[in-house]
Amino acid sequence: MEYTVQKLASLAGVSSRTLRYYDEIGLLKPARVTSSGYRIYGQAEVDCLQQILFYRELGLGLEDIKEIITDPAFNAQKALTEHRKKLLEKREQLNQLIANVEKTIAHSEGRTEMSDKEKFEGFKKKTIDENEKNFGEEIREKYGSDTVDLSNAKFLKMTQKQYEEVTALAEQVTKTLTEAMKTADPAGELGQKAAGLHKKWLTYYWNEYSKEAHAGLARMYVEDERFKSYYDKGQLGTAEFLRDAILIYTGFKQ
Amino acid sequence: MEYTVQKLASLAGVSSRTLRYYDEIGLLKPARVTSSGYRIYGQAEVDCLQQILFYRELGLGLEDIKEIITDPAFNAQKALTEHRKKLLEKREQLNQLIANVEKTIAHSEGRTEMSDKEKFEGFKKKTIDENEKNFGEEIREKYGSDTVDLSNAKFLKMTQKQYEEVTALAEQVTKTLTEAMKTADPAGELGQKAAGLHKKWLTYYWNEYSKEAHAGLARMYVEDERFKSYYDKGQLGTAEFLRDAILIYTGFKQ
DNA sequence: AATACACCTTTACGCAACGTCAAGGTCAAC
DNA sequence: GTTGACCTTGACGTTGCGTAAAGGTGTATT
Repeated sequence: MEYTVQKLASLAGVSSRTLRYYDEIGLLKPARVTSSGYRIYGQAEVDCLQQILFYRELGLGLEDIKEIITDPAFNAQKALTEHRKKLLEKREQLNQLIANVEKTIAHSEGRTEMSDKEKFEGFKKKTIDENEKNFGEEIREKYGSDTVDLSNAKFLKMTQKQYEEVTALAEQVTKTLTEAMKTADPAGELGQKAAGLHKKWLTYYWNEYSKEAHAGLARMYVEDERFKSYYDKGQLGTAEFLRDAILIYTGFKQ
Repeated sequence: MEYTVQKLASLAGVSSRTLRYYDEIGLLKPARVTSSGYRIYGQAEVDCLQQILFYRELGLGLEDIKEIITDPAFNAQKALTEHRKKLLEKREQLNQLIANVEKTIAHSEGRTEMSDKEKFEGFKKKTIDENEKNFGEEIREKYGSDTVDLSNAKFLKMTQKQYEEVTALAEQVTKTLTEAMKTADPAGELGQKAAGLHKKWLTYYWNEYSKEAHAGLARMYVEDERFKSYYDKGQLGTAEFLRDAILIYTGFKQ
């Protein structure tokens, strides 16, 4: 397949000026140029552009990118794995930021106090590095460096004590839920307490909590027999009740 | 607490030049200036700078930020919620990109084929907007604009047909799992097929798939009675088998 | 009282990664 | 042969600072 500037540009979601600029700085030359001076890109250029955009997304400068992809010892395979790792780190940073925003919202609602120092957490990448320092090494030794990431660390660090906690929590959820069912009001205090406990329980297993995922799970509890039957074991309609409580808790329903 | 440029800069993790620049463009003026011309920042400025950095992290231009925070009708609460939404969208995009990288890795290993168009998925922000255009309005009408987000849309758009698909898929998972159990090898073809189907099934409920979350769920199946009992209903040890297959599938175990 | 030294100031040019005209050539179709 | 959607090469503008340059300030120590 052959592409003109515009064609390739719209395919990749960049401007034609960008492609001309990349040509200008020698980052991405067209496969050939017609007698009238038109730039024509081929398959190899498509793949190369993809690589470039990957690196650009990571915040690398174009000069650095050029060095990387023109390196004769450049290993595309390895670069991609490296890539993926960095993206995961970036997502982790984003999660920190989201947590920070949520904390700030809570703060502005007057629920919690924040020190000046806390207010800037999540902006500094340091936090991730520190985490790595704390957990990374020992696990790396055990399992090899490739399989290590923060989520992993979270699970492997789950001690016997935490296991007991999570079991107790699961019991508490069921108990609160039974009580709440009597009120028949998922928006009520007990219903919301059950939803909150359920969230707490979830965070033992998920490394990123999001309201969306929580709400999605709640719906799954009703939609899917395998979950529904568990919750409805005690009393019919419990799965629906829990779903409604969580949907209200997460703000997807009032 | 009062801060000089340097003090505030190092507190917030920016340069003093940045603070001077923000002063210059009228984005963040110091609380007062000493007789010798030193800039002195107070509590209000600390909070304001935090706001500015939040918006900056989103990629908003300083002019836009200025408009937002100097707007007399500026509602911090609402802005923060808006904020959070954008961050979640950004994370969604990141997830797309990560999926893309993984696909590319698979592609370069010769496992799958990728079209040129697929190669650039996740780079374009447009996709989100288009999604909004397609699904946003009708749902917004039904539920009010605040509760709308993509995950929501995803669920609500689940048609009868999709519901049948997901049910069929669940059945397939169980069936494949039963077959796979006979081989007693979670790393084998059938075991991996079951894990793959399980992933496919999951994506109907989760709006962001990640290997970490998938692996976490797998562990949950074994750790928690309510899930374990469902899977072990047919044959004892099925939950463990599925967990192992998924852990291998997601690369957390070989 | 002088000196050192870490802070602060303004002014000003530099940079990346394009956006945005301007002025003009090309290509396929009608 | 002319219309209109493409392409070309300049060249200057923009954003968000970095980075000197040249000089004033605050305070501790000699």
